[in-house]
Amino acid sequence: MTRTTDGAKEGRREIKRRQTRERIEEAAMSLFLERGFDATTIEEIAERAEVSKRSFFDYFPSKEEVVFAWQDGFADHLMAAIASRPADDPAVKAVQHGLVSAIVSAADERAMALGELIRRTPALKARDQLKYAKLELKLTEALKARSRSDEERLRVRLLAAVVIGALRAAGELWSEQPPGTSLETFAHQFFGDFWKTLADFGNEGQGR
Amino acid sequence: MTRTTDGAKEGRREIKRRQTRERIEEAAMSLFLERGFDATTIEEIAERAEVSKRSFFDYFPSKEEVVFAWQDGFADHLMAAIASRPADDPAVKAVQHGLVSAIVSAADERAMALGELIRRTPALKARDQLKYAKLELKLTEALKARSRSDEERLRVRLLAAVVIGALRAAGELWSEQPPGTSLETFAHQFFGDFWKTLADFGNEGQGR
DNA sequence: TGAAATCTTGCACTCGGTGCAAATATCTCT
DNA sequence: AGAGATATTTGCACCGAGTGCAAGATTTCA
Repeated sequence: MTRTTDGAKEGRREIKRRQTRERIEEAAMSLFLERGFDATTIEEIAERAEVSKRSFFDYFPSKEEVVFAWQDGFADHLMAAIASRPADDPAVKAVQHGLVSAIVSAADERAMALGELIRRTPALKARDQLKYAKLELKLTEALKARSRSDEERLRVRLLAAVVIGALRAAGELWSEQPPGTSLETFAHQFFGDFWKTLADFGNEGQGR
Repeated sequence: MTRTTDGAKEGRREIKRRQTRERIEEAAMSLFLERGFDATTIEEIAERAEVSKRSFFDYFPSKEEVVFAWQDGFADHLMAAIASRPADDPAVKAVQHGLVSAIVSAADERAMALGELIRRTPALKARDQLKYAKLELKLTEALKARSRSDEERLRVRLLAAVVIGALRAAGELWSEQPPGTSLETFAHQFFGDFWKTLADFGNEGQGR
């Protein structure tokens, strides 16, 4: 077993495989952004990435998955950030912290362009919503791991649902924001309003 | 222009068209439930509905749309129910009323089977999530129409997001419920818990 | 080096979906 | 009723996504 300088056991095979995957991703993304998702065929992607059409499917199960593959990182980051909070921190705060952290670290040039692409491609919109559902599921898991009492299950489930709902709304709001706004400022301000509004809803919904 | 007894101007054309549409829907649903969504081809649907494959696409833009077509009714019902509430009713209460009303009227045998089908068909899950997004959009509209002040926009947007989040969570909860439970009871109880929990979240998120 | 494991490719095929033009049914008007 | 306009249905040829398979190329490791 050959070893690379940094000690990782990465043979020629996994190197080439990783590079090929990156080439495909790069090719696909640039084509999608150039001429749109629907107007790009897999054969064009394969050609630009210098692989066969058949090999494309060795790396990605579908055209859509290329767009969403990178987003696994967001969920992982979120989970880690939540897990890193002290156990006696209220769940609500832990979620807020985790989300802001994950959002800030994920929001770059490419992500914005991606968002635009998704927003204007119906086929991707559906898949995008599924992403939120998966995120909600993972968030629920992460929160369950923190909660001591077992009866908190429902609360935790609801917190995840509500917060992911807020995330979607925030995403829309953000995309309507004048450019130049600081994402971090926006996020903090949003959460400030959010909890306040939530308390109002809760009170109105109960007795009044 | 021929007129039918009830005065509606429905000629042979629209009658046949409506019947054909129903036949296709019926054929598709029964096949989906029999052998699953993926294992059913459009040609099989067309055959059972006694139309050509090409005609199928004259009635539905895609295989998936057959499954989700009927659900437009839910959104319409919800909108109507909300609009029918007195204008000085708090938005929160109007939404609760509208949702319970729409849910109760939509939940029948067929809807349950549909839910099951969607739950076990990945391709449909994504599309299902999109349905919630659309619902959220419509709900936002309906609420905007009620709100006087213009600054309530954000609140309204958030209420829609949060409530639809809750709806998804409630749906999951309901499908885990022991059979025989009354849907109406469940819904009311759920909302009771929900507003209370929301208030807690709001308070925890703010001060502390 | 040579055999085993893995990766890539081409090929043939299925299915969802669209465009088009010919055939068929319905409507309207006299 | 019947001619002609209008709408519907169908067949056909076609495209692109995605899969299974088997042959060929590459890498690994003994």
